[in-house]
Amino acid sequence: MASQAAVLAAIASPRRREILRLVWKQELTAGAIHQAMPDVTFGAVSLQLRSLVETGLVHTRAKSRNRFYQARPEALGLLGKMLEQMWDDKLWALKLEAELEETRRGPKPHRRSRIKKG
Amino acid sequence: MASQAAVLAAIASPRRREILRLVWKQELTAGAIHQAMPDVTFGAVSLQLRSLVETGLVHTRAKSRNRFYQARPEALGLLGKMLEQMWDDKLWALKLEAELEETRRGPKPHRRSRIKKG
DNA sequence: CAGTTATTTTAGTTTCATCTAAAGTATTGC
DNA sequence: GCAATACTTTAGATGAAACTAAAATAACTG
Repeated sequence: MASQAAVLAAIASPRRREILRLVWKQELTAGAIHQAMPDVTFGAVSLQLRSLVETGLVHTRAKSRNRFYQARPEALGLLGKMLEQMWDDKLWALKLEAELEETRRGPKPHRRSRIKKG
Repeated sequence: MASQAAVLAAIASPRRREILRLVWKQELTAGAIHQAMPDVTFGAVSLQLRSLVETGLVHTRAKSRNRFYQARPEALGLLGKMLEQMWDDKLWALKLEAELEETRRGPKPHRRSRIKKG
């Protein structure tokens, strides 16, 4: 098993989180995973899969020409719960929307002065 | 509050984790934090502090010429618990040692063949 | 106000992760 | 064995994050 630090680094990447989400509840082939992320090449997906496997977050199994991948939620423990929330917590989605809305709505208050006094 | 993704990114960095550890239980000035990390410049530390404040993981307070920083563990929730473990779990320290030892001990087994069959 | 201390900010550089394109490997079907 | 499919690996390009050195700011001190 890879270090905790490596696990943190792994799930810090949005791309890898996306892959984890895809294979969280089901086994998918590398090809299927790639089809779900058409903005990158197959090679890129393959590299991310490799890194996920190396950190122990994903399991791989070869079957004929295909390679099947599936997440190992038990390797993530509490972090897994956190990711699940990130994925399907409607509340969170709403919060994010509000946040974006806020940043869209006009320029940030001008950052002129420092904190005034001690 | 910053997004979950931002929090993950923040704690994925060893440097920022180190800072968090330092200010986890006590308030420290920027200078004190820098002294504890002599391998980087003051400027570098200041930048990381800024990013930690912006993600909401650290609180800052000005007092005369100094700026005091302290972690906001409540902003991390479960992740905070995880970091605490990472810092003071003896078992974990041992695991890490073993890991390092292993990588020190000679070249990795040559990566020649693929997985044999499906 | 000039000088010192504490810290931040800027501008430029280095380092590192990720990506692409292309070549390589394994398995199947004719 | 040859072509096709499914995937991985390599080598090089690109961009973002982190760092450095130096300049800027702010608060206190005499």
